[in-house]
Amino acid sequence: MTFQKRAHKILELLEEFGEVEIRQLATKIDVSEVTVRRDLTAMAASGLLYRTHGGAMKISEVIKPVSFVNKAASNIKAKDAICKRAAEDVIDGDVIFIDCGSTAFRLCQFIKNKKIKVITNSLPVVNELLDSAVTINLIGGEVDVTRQAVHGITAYEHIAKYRASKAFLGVDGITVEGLYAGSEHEASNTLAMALQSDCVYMLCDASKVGKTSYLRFNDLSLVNILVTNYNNPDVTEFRTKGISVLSVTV
Amino acid sequence: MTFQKRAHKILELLEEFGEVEIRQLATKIDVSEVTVRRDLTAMAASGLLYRTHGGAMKISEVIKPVSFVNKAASNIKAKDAICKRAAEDVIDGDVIFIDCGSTAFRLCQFIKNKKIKVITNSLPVVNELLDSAVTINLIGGEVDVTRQAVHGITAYEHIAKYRASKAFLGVDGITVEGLYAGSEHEASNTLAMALQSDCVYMLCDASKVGKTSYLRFNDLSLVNILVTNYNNPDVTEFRTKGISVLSVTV
DNA sequence: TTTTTTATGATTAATTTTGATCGAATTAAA
DNA sequence: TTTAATTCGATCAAAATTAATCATAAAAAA
Repeated sequence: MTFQKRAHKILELLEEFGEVEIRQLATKIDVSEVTVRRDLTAMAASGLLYRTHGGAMKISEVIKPVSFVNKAASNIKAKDAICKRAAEDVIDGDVIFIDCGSTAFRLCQFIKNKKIKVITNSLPVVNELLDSAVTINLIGGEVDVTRQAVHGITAYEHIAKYRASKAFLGVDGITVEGLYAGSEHEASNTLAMALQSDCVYMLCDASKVGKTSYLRFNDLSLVNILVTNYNNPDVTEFRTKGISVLSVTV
Repeated sequence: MTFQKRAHKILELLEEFGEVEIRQLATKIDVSEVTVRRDLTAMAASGLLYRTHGGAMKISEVIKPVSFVNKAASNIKAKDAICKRAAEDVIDGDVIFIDCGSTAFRLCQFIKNKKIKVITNSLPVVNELLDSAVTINLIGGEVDVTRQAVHGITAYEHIAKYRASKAFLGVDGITVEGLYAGSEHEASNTLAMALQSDCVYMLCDASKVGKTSYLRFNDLSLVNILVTNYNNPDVTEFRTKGISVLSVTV
């Protein structure tokens, strides 16, 4: 029995059962377990199967970590912690802006039962708050399909008509030098909301703090309160710039 | 039972129940709780699930896919026939208003692949057209939760800023005497859209024609074209009033 | 034929996996 | 708030699996 014949047999069994054990294979093919192990190692190297402890699996049966991983998902805990803390400051009667973006979105779950007005340009936020106690004001304008949010001049003018007590915003990067966005549109919305709010909360998980991005759209003075899980000595730099920093632990 | 198999099983259970407890998993997979805990930790690190105290939760997608639903229950066949006929008049380059309401909603499926701009205050319409060829302009303002649409003064002003070649509207009732709506808000939106359009299409299934309702908000002159499955001799009355009537059969 | 290479099997040490235990941390309850 | 009950993370030990080493047998090359 040559290697090629064994490989063929193994692939057949794999196709049939989805997985195989070394013990079984050794008996079935009538070779030693050592040989089977060697075969599997070679086949795995060629990408014909996925090697597991004690056997092998069909490639398609395996959870491919890379394709499954939602990069942002790993930060969900941080984002939730940040938003939970931020939500504590929201009181009945507030009128608040909620930015689009994955961080600010997670604020929704914590404010669902408050008697407040929410002004937002984010469709997911609207969807999430539809069956809640809050009153929703949706900012109008052109819909950015990829971002699932409304942008553009009309949106900007719409925002300018309202006044809120608090704004919960996100950015792509924040340093002591200023605020960074990934696009003009994002920046324009975030800026407009900030300008129309008494108190600006910036929600940034650790991956955003100290990072720069495509466009520096404003200096740090726009921000009143930074909520973050970034627990590094240099948050004091933000404090010296007059920003209140709310540190949360994940 | 290898880690891969357990992971597979855990993800399945997670998909089904949304959350799982370590105790349950240990029993179900027949391994110790320690092992389950280790599995969950590993999977959480890869972003496959959201670790909680005592178990795990399904990771909610970063941005929950927007899913506004339109419970267009009655007369779907008639409404589809009407909208199919109306959609024939929509050509590339058009800018069109689409009203909220179950009838106008069904126009979406027929215009998805046209290169047009759609201005609407209906959340289900936006949702339906998100992954299509059309450019969407969402009218801003206060969100009417029950109607899943945007209403109010801001919405009215927003509409007034745009000009469209065609408007596809619905009403609660239409007679030779005029147009009837179920509420002030509906009427205000429908009227605003009509005033900003070169050609006004009224989409009415047979149950609406010849019926009156709560509020008569305008006379018939607002309408250019009536699309309906109402096949009754007295549609001629509409024609004598200067309305083109497009009759469809179901 | 002889030598060299390759494939296989046996043996053993290293690694991985699993389960148990215990103090620390977290959550729930009083 | 304090207290009690879980749950967690770390460490350790046992079992299983693997990788490495070596010896033998078969195949290929000289």
